[in-house]
Amino acid sequence: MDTALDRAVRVFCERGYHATSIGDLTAAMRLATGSVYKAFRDKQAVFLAAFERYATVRREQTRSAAARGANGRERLRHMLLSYVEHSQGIEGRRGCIVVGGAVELAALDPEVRARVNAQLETNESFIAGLIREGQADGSIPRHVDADDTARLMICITQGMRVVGKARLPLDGERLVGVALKLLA
Amino acid sequence: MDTALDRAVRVFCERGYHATSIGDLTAAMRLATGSVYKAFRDKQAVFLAAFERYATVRREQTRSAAARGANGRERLRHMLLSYVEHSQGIEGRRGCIVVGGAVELAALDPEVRARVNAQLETNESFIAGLIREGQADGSIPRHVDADDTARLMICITQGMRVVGKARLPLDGERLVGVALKLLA
DNA sequence: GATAATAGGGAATGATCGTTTCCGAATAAA
DNA sequence: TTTATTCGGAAACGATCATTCCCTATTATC
Repeated sequence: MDTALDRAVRVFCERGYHATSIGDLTAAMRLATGSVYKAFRDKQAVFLAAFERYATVRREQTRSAAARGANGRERLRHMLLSYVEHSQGIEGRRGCIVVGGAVELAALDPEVRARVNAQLETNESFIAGLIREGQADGSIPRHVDADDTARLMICITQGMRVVGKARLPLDGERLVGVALKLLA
Repeated sequence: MDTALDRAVRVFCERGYHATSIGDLTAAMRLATGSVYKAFRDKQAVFLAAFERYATVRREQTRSAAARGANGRERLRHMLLSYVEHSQGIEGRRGCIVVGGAVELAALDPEVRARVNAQLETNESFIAGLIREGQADGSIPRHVDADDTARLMICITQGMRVVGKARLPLDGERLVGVALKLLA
């Protein structure tokens, strides 16, 4: 059931993997323990399913945000604004399962680290693609190094999730206004 | 004993709070359980002490790195290079107790969130100070918004810790070369 | 020399954990 | 109508958890 998994996503985002018990999961998913273990092999399998669900949803949201721009630069700007929006306020405090996975599990669980890396690299490729698109349509200068800039922007996006989780305020227009200097 | 606490720092950085048991701590600190509870009220108190110890050491390292620069811009450049260095390779994989605290505990423990925020704001003030110093000595243009840029740079530094933990390679010269565009 | 205080250590304790097992109800098939 | 299968649920299980309690050795004081 997708709604049960969506609820699992939320609990893992908020509490992280280790601080979420099977009891927390069953309460959130509105299933009993036996049912969870019929649907998933173990707790790690629930986490991986939640991770993939979250990654899919966020990828859709990121692409939708980018689609609002008329050229490469604008598409990247909308994408970054969307990231800030997801990093602050109530949703920002809920956290990001990718960042949580990286910080909590990457050192302890190769499977999770592989998923985290795949997700980061997918995002990075998308950003680099937008930069190249901007260079093709003239909205971004050709001397901008797409790959290095994309790598730095990945750091910015993950960092915004950390800072947002700590509840420091993030002003989208101001932050993205500064960030776009990277495209000069 | 500072060396025991240093070892506690390392275990908390690598495994995080929840995945580190008292047994892991006693093994790392080379103390017995009773000794740990004689020195600290509870597990959270050990974490907070380790957090402050880590923050103190990192603040020193950051200031030392910045001191290598001859002007504001160069000082900031050295500071960022130092951050990249700490974010990649073996130390990068070990992780950062501040990022771990933000991601794992900020939602669950107001005390930890307060310490995380204090640390982030201290770093941010330091960066803003370097930017203002650069504006005073002419190495950074006056139109650069020190506060907004500092806030974005905090996101970059925390993000680098996340990306480094996930073991994506971070090239200091290339990343910082791009990042310094923020000072244009 | 005896007693008290201090320091360090490790087992015991009660609670919680993740996972397995078993139960009862509902549905499907013979 | 009977039997088998499926589904959802909750208790049981063994392990691990954080914390407390008790023991022993060493040092300090009288």
